[in-house]
Amino acid sequence: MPGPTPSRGRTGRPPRTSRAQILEAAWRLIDRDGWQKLTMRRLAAEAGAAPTTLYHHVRDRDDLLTQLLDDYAARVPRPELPEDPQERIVAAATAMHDSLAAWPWIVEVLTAGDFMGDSALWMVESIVQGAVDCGCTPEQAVDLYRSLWYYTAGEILVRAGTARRRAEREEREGREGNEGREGNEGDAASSGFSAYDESVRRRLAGSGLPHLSGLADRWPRLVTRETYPEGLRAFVDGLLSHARGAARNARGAPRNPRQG
Amino acid sequence: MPGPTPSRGRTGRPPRTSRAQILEAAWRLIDRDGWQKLTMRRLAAEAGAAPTTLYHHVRDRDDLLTQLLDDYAARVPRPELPEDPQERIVAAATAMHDSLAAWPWIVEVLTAGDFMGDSALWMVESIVQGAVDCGCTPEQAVDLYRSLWYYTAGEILVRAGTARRRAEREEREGREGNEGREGNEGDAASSGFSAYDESVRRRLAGSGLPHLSGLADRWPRLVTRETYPEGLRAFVDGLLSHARGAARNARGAPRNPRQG
DNA sequence: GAGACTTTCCGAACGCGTTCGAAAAGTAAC
DNA sequence: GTTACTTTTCGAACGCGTTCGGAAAGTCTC
Repeated sequence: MPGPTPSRGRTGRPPRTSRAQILEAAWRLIDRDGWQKLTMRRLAAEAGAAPTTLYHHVRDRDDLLTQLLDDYAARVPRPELPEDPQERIVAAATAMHDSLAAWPWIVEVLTAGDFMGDSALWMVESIVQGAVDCGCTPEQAVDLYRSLWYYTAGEILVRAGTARRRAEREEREGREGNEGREGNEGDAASSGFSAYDESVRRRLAGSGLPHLSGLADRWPRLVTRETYPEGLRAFVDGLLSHARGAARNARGAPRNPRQG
Repeated sequence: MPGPTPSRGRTGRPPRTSRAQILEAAWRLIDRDGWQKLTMRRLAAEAGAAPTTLYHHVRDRDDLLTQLLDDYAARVPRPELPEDPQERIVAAATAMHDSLAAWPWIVEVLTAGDFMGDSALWMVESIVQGAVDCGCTPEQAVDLYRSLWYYTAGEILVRAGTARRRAEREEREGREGNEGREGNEGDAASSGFSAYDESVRRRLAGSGLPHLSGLADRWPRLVTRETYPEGLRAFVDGLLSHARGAARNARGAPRNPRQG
C-alpha cells in the first residue's frame, strides 16, 4: 500500500498503477455500466492492470468500496447548519441519511465502520456538539450520536435491501413467462401490487394475529412510507429528554423520569 | 421447490433429498465447524448430495439462511409480555433484538425482508398492538414499528459488522509478525487498545473538530458501550409523544408540539 | 557492468455461488 | 415391454474475490 505520489529518487520497480487511477477507473466503470458490474476483474481491465495487481493498492473489495464512499462524501457540499442545537442535530443526521441513501450499493459497505471516513466526520462532530449544547454530558452525546447512527444505518440498509430484493424478484418474474400478459394474478397486478405483495397479504391475513390481519390489505402501502424525518425528530426528542432526566436524577432525588 | 412430504403415488423421479434434511445438515455443520464454514458446497457434502442439487430445494443461499433464521426463531420461547402497552412495546422490541443478536451471521440475512418469518410475526403484532393501545392510529402504529425495526436492525448490523471487522483485523495482525511480542505498539496494546484503535485516536485527535478531538482518547470505550435498552426507551417515548401531538393537531388547533 | 536490494506486477490456482443442459429414475398410458 | 411424461439429480462450466510465489524493473553499492 504505497503512497499516492510516485516520488522519484525511490528504490524498487516504479509503479504503473496508483490508487487514484484505480478509483478513477472505478467511477468510470460505475458511470458506464452500473455499480453491479464493479468487480475486481472488470475494474482491473478498466484500469489496464492484472486483477491481482489491484491488491497492492487496496486491501480488498470492501476497502475499495469504503474509499469510494469517502471519495463521494468528500464531494458532498457541506450544508450550513442551523444555530439551534436540536435543529443542528436533526440537520446533521439528515445530511448523513441523504448522502448515504443515494448509494444503492451502500449495503455492502455500511456495516464496516463505526462512522464514515474523514470526509464525513463533520457530521459526527455536529451531532455531538448539538447534544452537548443541549446539556448532555460527553458520554450522553456520543450515545445519542450512536443511537441516531443505528437508526439511520438501519433505515438505509433495510430499505436498500428491500429494494434490491424487489428488483431481483421482478427481474426473475419478468424473465420466466407472462410477459405482456395480464390478469394472470387477478386484479393484484392491475392495482400496482406484485404477486409477492399478494402472498404477504395472505400470510398476514391468515396469521391469526388480530392487528396484522386487519392491516393485511394496506400493508404494502404502509411499509413503503417514507418516515425517516418524523422518526428522527421523535428519536432526538426522546433521547434529549431522557438525557435531561438522567441529569436531574444524578443531581437530585432518584426519581424515575418515566411518566407512566 | 417441492413440498416437504414425498407423498407417494406421485410421478417423477423420487426425491432423495428434502428441505428438512438440508436444514438439518446445515445446523449440524454450523454446530460442528462454525457458521463461517457454511458454504453451499460443504453443505451439499454434509447432506450427501451434489452442490447443484441443493438448488432444487432452496432458491439460493440467502433463501437458505432466511429459512434457518425462521427455523431458529420458531424455537425461541415466546416470553410473557407485560400488560402496560408501552412496556409491551419495549419488551417485544427487546425480544426481537435479543433473538437476532445471538446470530453472528445475521448480517447477510437481515436486510432481506421487512420483518422476519412467520415464527416471529407475534413480535410485530405485539408492537403494533401496544402502539394502538397507546392511542396511535393504525398508520402511526405501523410507522412506530418500522422505526423501532430500523433502530434495532441498525444496531445489530453495525455492531455485528464492527465485531466481524475487528476479528478479521486481529487475525490478520496476529498472522503477520509480532506474536508474543509486546511493547511494539507502545502502551496501546498493554492497555487493551489495538493498533487500529490507536490509529482512530490519532485520526480524531488531528481532525480539527473540537468535540471529537477532546473525546479521542475515550473513543474506543465510548463506542463499544451497550446502550440499546436506553435508546429503545427513549425512542418509544419520543414516538408516542409525537403521535399524541399529531393526534392533538388533527383534532384541534395546529399547534407545534415541539417544546423548543 | 555485476550483483544486492526493493518494490511492483502478474499468472496460476483455490474455493465460492450459481446456471444450464443432460442424465437418471420413477409413474401412467397403451 | 415400449413410449411418453414428470421430477430429481448432477457434471461441466462461468465469473467471482482472493492468496501465493515468483518474474520484472527499477535504484544503490561496488
